[in-house]
Amino acid sequence: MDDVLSVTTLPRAVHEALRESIIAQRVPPGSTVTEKAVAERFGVARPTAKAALERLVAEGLLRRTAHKTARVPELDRDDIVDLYANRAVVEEAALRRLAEAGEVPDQALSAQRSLIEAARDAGMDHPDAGPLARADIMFHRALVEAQPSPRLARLHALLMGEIELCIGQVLAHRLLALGDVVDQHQGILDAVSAGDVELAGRLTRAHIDGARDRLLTYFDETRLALPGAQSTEQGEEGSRNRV
Amino acid sequence: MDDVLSVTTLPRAVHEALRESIIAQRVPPGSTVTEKAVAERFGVARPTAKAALERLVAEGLLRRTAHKTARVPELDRDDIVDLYANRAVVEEAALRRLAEAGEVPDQALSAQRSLIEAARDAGMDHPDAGPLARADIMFHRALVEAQPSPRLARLHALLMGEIELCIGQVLAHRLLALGDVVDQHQGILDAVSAGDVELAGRLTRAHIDGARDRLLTYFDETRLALPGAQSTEQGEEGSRNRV
DNA sequence: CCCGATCCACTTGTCTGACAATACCTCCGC
DNA sequence: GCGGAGGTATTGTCAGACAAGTGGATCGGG
Repeated sequence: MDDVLSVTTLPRAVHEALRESIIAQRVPPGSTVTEKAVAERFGVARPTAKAALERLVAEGLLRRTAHKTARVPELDRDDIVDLYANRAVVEEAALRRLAEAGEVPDQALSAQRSLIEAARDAGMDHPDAGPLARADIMFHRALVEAQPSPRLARLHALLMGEIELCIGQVLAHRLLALGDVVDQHQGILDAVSAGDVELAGRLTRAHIDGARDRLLTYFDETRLALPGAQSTEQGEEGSRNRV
Repeated sequence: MDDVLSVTTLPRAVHEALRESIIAQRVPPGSTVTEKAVAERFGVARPTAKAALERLVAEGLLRRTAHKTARVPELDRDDIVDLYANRAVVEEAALRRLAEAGEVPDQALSAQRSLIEAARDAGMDHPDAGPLARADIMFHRALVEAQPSPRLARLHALLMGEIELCIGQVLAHRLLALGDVVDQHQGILDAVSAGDVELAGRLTRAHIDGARDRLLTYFDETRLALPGAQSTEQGEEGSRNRV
C-alpha cells in the first residue's frame, strides 16, 4: 500500500529478483555472486548489477569486503539469537505504538486469514513451508507498517531481510506448531484492538522469543547431525558442503 | 576501531564529505543536490557521485523520488519527536546490553572527558556548538558500539544520521544545560559499570527524552518567530524561505 | 488579462566500452 | 614439498552517449 503504481526501475527489479533468489536458497549460502554473473543472468549492464548487489549488501543479504566477491552469508547460531533479540526490541516498540492507536490494520487481518487457511490445508502434508513463512512475515510486516513511525518500519525492514534469510536457511522445510503461532497472532491482534499497550508489547516479545526458540531447536537438530564445525578454526572450506 | 587500515574507496570518500557538508549545514535544508553538481564539485564521474547520493538517500540525509532531484530534507517538529522516540528504543536496548556486561568502554570515557573540557572552556562564551555536539554524539556512539550486537549498532547508526542533521538544523548555536548533560552521562556510566540493567536503561531513556525536549523547546522558539506554517495545507512553497 | 497547452532545458536512468588496481589461483623452480 | 612469480578473474572508476521523464517557460486562445 506504499508504492502502488510506481515505475519500477531496472536495478530495483534485479535487486528484487536476486533477493528472492537468495531467500529461497536458489543461490546457496556461502556461494559467491559476481557482478558479471548477475549482469549476464539478467541481461543487464554490469553497473546495473553492481547497484543491485550494493543494495543487497546494505540490506545484509550479501557480504562483501574491499575488492572481494560478494558472498551469501552463512548465519550461525549466534546470528539467530542476535537477529531475534533485535527484532524483539523493534517489534515490541512497534506493537506498543500500534496498540496506542488501537486499530488493527486490514492487511494484518488478511495475512492472518491466509495463515489459518494454509495451516488447515497443510494439516498432514507439509508442502513447501514457503507460503507459510511468507504469510507469517506478511502478518508481522503489516502490523509494523501500520504503526505511525516510518523510521521504526525502516529499522524493522532492515532486520527482516536477514531474518528471512535465516528462516530460509534453517527452516526451509516445515513450520512447527502452526496452530500456536496462529493463536499467538490472534492474541496480539486482540491486545492491539483493546488498546492494551503493555499486553501487546509483552505478547509480541513472547511470540518472537518462541519463534527464535523453534528456529534454534531446528538449527541444533540439523547441525548436530553433521560432523565437526564445533571449533572456530576449520569451518572455512568445510562449511561449503551442500547445505 | 573498526575500519582502521581499510582502503577508502572513492564513492565512500565523496559520501563522507557530502555527509559532513549536509550535517554542518553548508548545503542548506530544502536545497537540491544534483548528481552533476556533486560530480563537478569533487572532480569525479557522475556514476561515482550517483553512488554517493544513493548512500545518503539510504541513510536518510537526502530524499529523492522517481526522476526528481535529491533534496536535503527539512525536518519538522514531528520528525524530531519520531527520531528521538526511535533513538530511545534502540539506545535503551543497547545500554541494557552494555550494563549486562558491566564494562564501560574507554572511548566513552574519553568522549565524556572532552565533553567536560568543552563545557569548562565554553563557560561564558559559546564558540561553535559543533565540537560539543560532536563530543556528545561520540559518547553515545561509543557506548552503543561497545555493546556486543553489531546489528543493534547498525540500527543506531541509521538513526544517528538524521539525528545529527536535526541537531544541526535546530541547534547549530548552543547546547543548553551542558552541566546536566555531563551529569546524566556520568550516571549512565555508573549504572553500566555497576551492572544495573534496569537503571542503565531508565537513565538512558530519560537522558534522550531530555535532549529531545531541549531540542523541541529551541525548535518552537525559533519557528514561532517565523510567520505562518501552522496548518497542513500551505507549507509547500511557503516553507522554502531562507532557512 | 488570465488560463491552458505545447515546447524546451535539465536531470536522471541506463548502456557500452574501457583501463587500472587488486585478489585469487596456478604453475614453475628450487 | 614448498615458496614465489605470473596470469586470470573481478572489482573500482572513468568517459561518453542516448532515452525517458520532470519542471518551468513560452505562446496562443478565450
